[in-house]
Amino acid sequence: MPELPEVETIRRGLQTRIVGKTIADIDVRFPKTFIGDKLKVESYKVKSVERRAKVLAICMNNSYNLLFHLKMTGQLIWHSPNEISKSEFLIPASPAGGSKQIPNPKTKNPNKFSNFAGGHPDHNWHANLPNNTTAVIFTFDDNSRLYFNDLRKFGWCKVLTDEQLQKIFTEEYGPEPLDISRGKPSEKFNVEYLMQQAARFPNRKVKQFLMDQGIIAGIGNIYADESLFDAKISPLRKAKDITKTEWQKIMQSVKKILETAIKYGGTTDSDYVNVDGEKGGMQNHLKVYRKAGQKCPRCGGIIIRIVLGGRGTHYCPICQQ
DNA sequence: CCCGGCGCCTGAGGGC
DNA sequence: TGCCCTCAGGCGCCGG
Repeated sequence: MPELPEVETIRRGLQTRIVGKTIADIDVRFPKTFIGDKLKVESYKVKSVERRAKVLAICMNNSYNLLFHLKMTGQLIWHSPNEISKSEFLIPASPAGGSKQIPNPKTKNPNKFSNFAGGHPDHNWHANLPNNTTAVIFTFDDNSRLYFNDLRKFGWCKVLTDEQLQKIFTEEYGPEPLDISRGKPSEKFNVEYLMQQAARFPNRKVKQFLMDQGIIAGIGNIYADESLFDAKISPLRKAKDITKTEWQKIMQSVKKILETAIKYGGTTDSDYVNVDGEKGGMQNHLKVYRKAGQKCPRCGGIIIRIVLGGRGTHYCPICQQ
């Protein structure tokens, strides 16, 4: 599930690949996924790629933007014209006139066409695309393509004006926890801010507090659990019971965990890949997320899993107080 | 204000 | 081998 580090990794990948290119065509395969008028952006040039919280914006040179939310299983994978010719060689185009048939090599031809042309399951650079999860295909003027895949179909892409985008960026999300990207400056993410927000929601549990996008931008289930483990704070603590010293520690832990995750290219739990279709590496450095029953790497206690706000929550009941 | 539950989706995994 | 059930989870929404 792409959180701040995963979306930031994708942003950096797209930045170097699509800025300056013109969107020649948008092929919408899941109508519910694409909201708005594609004609507002077709034939216009990409000016920049920005991130705010967990959303990613492709900004065009005509004051329109494409805003993406990847939700659980969204992917944005870029293919060079060279990769596309390979892909079209592997998957013949649909028969003339029949454009709705989507090739599904996994089920129809499990052995003949591997999803991993290189034969290495960890590196699907040459994954056959589009596949049956491909929601939208963007084709650029140099014939490179951007595939928006989404297995669970929770994600979306919206066409927005600059004004609409700025309104969302400023009103829906709290401060960015890291001083990176073109996100909102992070000066606001400090102890005074956290304590002021804690006073607004005194009885909320600290994990729910950290995951509220209106309070802090970009933290999801994985990094909330990992940050609280690093800070030695129980996810069940109420906001009003957390001391200034503890908020300081939480703030530092959030920054440290998110920076580490970006360094490793994000966490691949199930579907996350970068724009080249490569998995992240942070899953090998997680301490508590999805590790119920295992020993706490800090105190040797046993990590437990509870449900908090409907979400799986993992922590060490011994050293997280 | 806080919490639980549902809906949106589909593949994985367990039980039989 | 296969069918059925449950579950995961970001997030909006609704009701208690």
